[in-house]
Amino acid sequence: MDPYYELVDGIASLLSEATGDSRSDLLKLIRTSSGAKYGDLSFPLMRYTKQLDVDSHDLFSALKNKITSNEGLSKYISNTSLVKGYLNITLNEEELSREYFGILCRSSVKVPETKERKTIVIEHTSANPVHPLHMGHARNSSLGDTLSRLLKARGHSVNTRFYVDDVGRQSAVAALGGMLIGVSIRELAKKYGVKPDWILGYIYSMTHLLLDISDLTRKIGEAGSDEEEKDLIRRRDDLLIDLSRVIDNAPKGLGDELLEAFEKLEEESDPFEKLKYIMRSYESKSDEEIVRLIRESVEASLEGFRETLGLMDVYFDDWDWESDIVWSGLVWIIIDEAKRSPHATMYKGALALDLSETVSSEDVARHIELPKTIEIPPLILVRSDGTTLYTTRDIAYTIYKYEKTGADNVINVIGADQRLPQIQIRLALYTLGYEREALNTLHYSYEIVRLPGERMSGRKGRLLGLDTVLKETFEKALNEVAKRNPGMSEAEKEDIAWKIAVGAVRYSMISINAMRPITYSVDRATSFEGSSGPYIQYTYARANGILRKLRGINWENINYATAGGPLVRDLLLTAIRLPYFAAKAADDLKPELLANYLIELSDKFNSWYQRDSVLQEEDYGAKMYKAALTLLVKEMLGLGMGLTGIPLTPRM
RNA sequence: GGGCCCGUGGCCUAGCCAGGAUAGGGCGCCGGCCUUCGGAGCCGGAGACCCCGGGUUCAAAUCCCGGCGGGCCCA
Repeated sequence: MDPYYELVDGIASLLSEATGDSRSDLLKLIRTSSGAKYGDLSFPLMRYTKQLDVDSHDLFSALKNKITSNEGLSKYISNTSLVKGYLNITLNEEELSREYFGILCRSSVKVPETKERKTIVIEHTSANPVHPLHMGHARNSSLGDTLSRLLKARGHSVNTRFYVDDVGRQSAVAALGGMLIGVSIRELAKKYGVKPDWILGYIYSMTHLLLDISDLTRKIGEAGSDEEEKDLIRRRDDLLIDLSRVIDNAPKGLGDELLEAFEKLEEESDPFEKLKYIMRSYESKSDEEIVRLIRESVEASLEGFRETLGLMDVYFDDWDWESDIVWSGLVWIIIDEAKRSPHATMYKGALALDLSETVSSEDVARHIELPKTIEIPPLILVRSDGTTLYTTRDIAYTIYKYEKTGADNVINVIGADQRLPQIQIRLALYTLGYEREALNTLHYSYEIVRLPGERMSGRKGRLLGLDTVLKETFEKALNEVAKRNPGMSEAEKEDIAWKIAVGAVRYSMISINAMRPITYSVDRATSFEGSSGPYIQYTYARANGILRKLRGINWENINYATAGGPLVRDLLLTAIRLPYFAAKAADDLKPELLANYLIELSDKFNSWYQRDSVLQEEDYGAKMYKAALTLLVKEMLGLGMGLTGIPLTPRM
C-alpha cells in the first residue's frame, strides 16, 4: 500500500471517531495545501465546534492526542498546530523520504488498490465507420482509455468495448456508393494511397449528397409554386457546393468514378429503392452479397481506425457489431418482452414503452440524473414499417454487455448531445425489469469539440480529422526534435516525434473538464509549452538525463537532513501525493485531476532543478538524497504518464 | 416554448459536487537568466466587480432562488 494514502486515510478514520461523521466525508474535508505555510494537511474545525458545541482549543487538543498517540501515523507527523480555526499537520519529510526511497529501492511506485474491486465495462469511441475519426472522437478515446487505465490501476477488472455501428441508413448509403464504384474499399485505399476509413468517408459523403441532390431535383420538378421552386433550387445549390468541396478534398478521380456510376444508376433505376433494399436486407441478413459488401467495407474502415487508435496507444478488448446484436435475435426478445409488459403502449402508431411510472420511482431518481420537470414521452421501440430504432438496439446491447462479462458496472463514454436518449435507454431497461442494468450503467458524457465558427460535420466534409491533427503535430515535433538532436538517427527522431504528438493531443483532450465544450484550436492543443503533454514529457526526459549521468544511487549513504530544504521538501511532498491523486481521479472518474497534478509536479521539479544542482552537489550524502529524489519524481511522472496515456520519453 | 450543460484577468483554464485562511496555472504582454546536471526551462512584474441581482450562513467563486449570455438536445 501507499504510505501517504494510508496516512491520510488513517487521519480521516481518527477524525471520524472524534466527530461522528463518516470517514469518507472527512476524507473530503482534509485539505492538502501544498504551500507549507499552513501545514501540509489541514482540516477546518469551525463546523465541528458548532456541531459538537465545543471550544476549538478543546477539540484541537482532543484530536491532537488521538493523532499523536497513534504509532502508525505519528512517525510521519512532525507537528500539529491550531491556526485560525484550522488543525494544521506538518509532515515529517525525513521519515517520508525514507519510506518512499525504500519503495524505490525495493520495487516501484503504484496506485493504491481499492478494497472494492469491481468488474467494469467501458464502452468508448464507437465512431460510425462511415466517417474517419475526428477530434470529437479523440476526446472520447482519450477519456475512455484514460478511465480504463485508471480503473485498472485501482484494481478493478476492466473490459473495453467498441460498438460498431453498421446497421441503419448511413452504412447502407456508404455501401451503395461502394457498390456503384464496384471496387472494394481496401483496393481503393491501395489504388489511391489513402487510408480505408478516409476512402469510405469520401464515398459516404459524396453518395449522401448525390442522394439528397437527386431527391431535391425530383421535388423541383414537382414544385407547386415559384416560391417553393426557388427555395428548393437554393437548397440544391448549397448541396452542390458541399459536393464540390468533398470532391476536391477526395483523392483525384474518386469523385468522377462515383459521379458517373451514380448517373447511370439514376437512368436505370430508383436509387432510393436500391438504398431501402440494402437497409432491409442487411438488417434481416437476407441477401448474402449485401451482407458481405457492408461487412467488408466497414471492416476496412475499422482497420483505418485501429491504425489511428494504435498510434494513440488506445486498444480494445472487444468489438461488438450492432448487426450481430440484431441477428442474434436479442433485439426481438426485448421487443417481445416489451409487448408483454404492462407498460407497453402505442405511440404515434408504433409499439412503444410507457416510462412514466419508472420516472417517478425513487430508486430511479437516486441513480439516474433525471431532468427536473421534463415529460419523458413513451419510447418507440419499433417503427410502423417494422424496422427497429437504434435506442431499441442499444437496450439489447446494454443487456448483452452485462451478460457477456458479468459486469458490476457499465460506463458508456458518449457525447453530451446523446443525454436524453441515454436516459431513455436506462429508464426502458428499468421498466422492462432490468433494474440492476439500468442503475449500474453510467453515461459518461463529454461536451462537443467544435471548430471555430462551426460544428464539425462529416457529411459536409467539414471535420478536423484526428489523423490530420496527429500528422501536423508530428511534423512540428519532428522539427523541434531535429533542432535539438542533430546527431540522432531519423528513426529515433520520428519515434520521439510521434510520442510528443500523442502526448500533446491526449493531454489537451483530458486536461479539460469533460463538461466544458472545446472550441478546437490547433495551436493551443498542439502547444509544446506551458501546460501541455510535451512539457510533462520534457520534465521526464530531464529527470532521466540527470539519472543517466549519475550512474546509480548509493542508497546506504543518503543524508536525509537534505529533505528539510524548502524547495526540496515541497517537491518531495508533491511527488509522494501523486498515487493519492491518481486514486482519487480513478474513484471520481476525473482524469483531469491527474493531468493537472502532473503539471504541478513538473513545475516544482523544474523550479528546483534550475536552482539546486544535483550533479554539482559537493556533500556526497546530500547528492545521493537529491539523486533519489530525482528518481522519485521520474518514477511518479512515469506512473502518471502511463495512466493518462502520455508516452514516456527518456529523451526528446 | 421546455430541458440539460457552461459562464473565473485580453485569451484558455483549476477550484464548485463535500462553503472556511492572500482565487492556483498556462497563453499573450513587460523586464531579467545560456562559463552547460537538457532554455520545450527558470526568476520577477502588470493584469480578476469569480456574468448580474437577491437569499442562506459566523463565513459564498462554491449552496438556494430569479435573471442575462452562449452551447447542446427535444419540440
